Amino acid sequence: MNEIEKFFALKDVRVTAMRLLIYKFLADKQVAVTLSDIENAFEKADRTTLYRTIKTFEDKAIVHQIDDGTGITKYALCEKGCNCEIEADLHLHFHCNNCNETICLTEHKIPQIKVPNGFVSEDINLVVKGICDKCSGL
Amino acid sequence: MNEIEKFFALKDVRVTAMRLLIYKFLADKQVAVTLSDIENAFEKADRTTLYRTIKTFEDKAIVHQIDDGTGITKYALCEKGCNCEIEADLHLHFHCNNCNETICLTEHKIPQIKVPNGFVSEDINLVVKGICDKCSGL
DNA sequence: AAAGTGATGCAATGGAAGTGCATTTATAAT
DNA sequence: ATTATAAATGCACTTCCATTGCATCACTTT
Repeated sequence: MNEIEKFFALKDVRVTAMRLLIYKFLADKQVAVTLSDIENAFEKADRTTLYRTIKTFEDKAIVHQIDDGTGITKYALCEKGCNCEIEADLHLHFHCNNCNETICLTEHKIPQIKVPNGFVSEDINLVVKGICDKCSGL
Repeated sequence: MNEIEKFFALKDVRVTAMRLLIYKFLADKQVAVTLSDIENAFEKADRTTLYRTIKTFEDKAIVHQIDDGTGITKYALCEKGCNCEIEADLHLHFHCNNCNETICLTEHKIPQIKVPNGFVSEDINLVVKGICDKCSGL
């Protein structure tokens, strides 16, 4: 039983070949991916399986969903320091307008946001768009 | 030539009956609306016309697009104090998980966000989700 | 009035999300 | 080990929203 399998057990997720492959795929990527990205990487697998696998991962807090404003949902592994459930721990995401990639800036926490009286804040989504380090050449 | 027509002229947008109606519809609403909302309000009009009208408004900085994470694009009039082009002037949006409405909090500016070296910030999208004042009963 | 440009309507397409059902595979019980 | 049970997978659809091409209509300009 390797590391990933132990992790799955811990997260109460059954180990299957497909799930291991998808997990490894996500782990290799440094950026958030769309369902289509995964689909292209595993041509043999059915889209529904990939879809449901990601949903399972989401339910079990293995990946988190990112809405970067492109209209297409992206996913990324929850890493050390990413505790998705806790609001104070939400990190921000950066979307590059050039290469179209979305990156989790795990170290960058979202600042305290004040909302008007009567409003109750439960969740915050912050996406910064611009040019990423690879594209800016800085 | 009334106020709205003058405004259209200023924005370099031709005045048509449909555009006036859509503008008035948006002005009446205090919340961001989807294309379908507009469609339902104007059953007689074609969806494409509404779609293109909104696109025109967007191009001419009459409305701005909001991505509140519901997966459906919403639109709201750019009001006084909403200068969409200028980053420092970006306001935040509040999405109510109860009534599903999205509101522009025009007075609430987005705080300065620091990004890592090499990253260039061009645009920021900040959506706070929770319960709005009408639903919270506070 | 004629010509030209923009606005509108109709039809159709494409992409992504989501669901129902049958089948296979894995886990648990005997 | 064999059977019973439950979950995972694959296939076929469906739905919803966004978007485009093309023909037509309206308006502006000369």
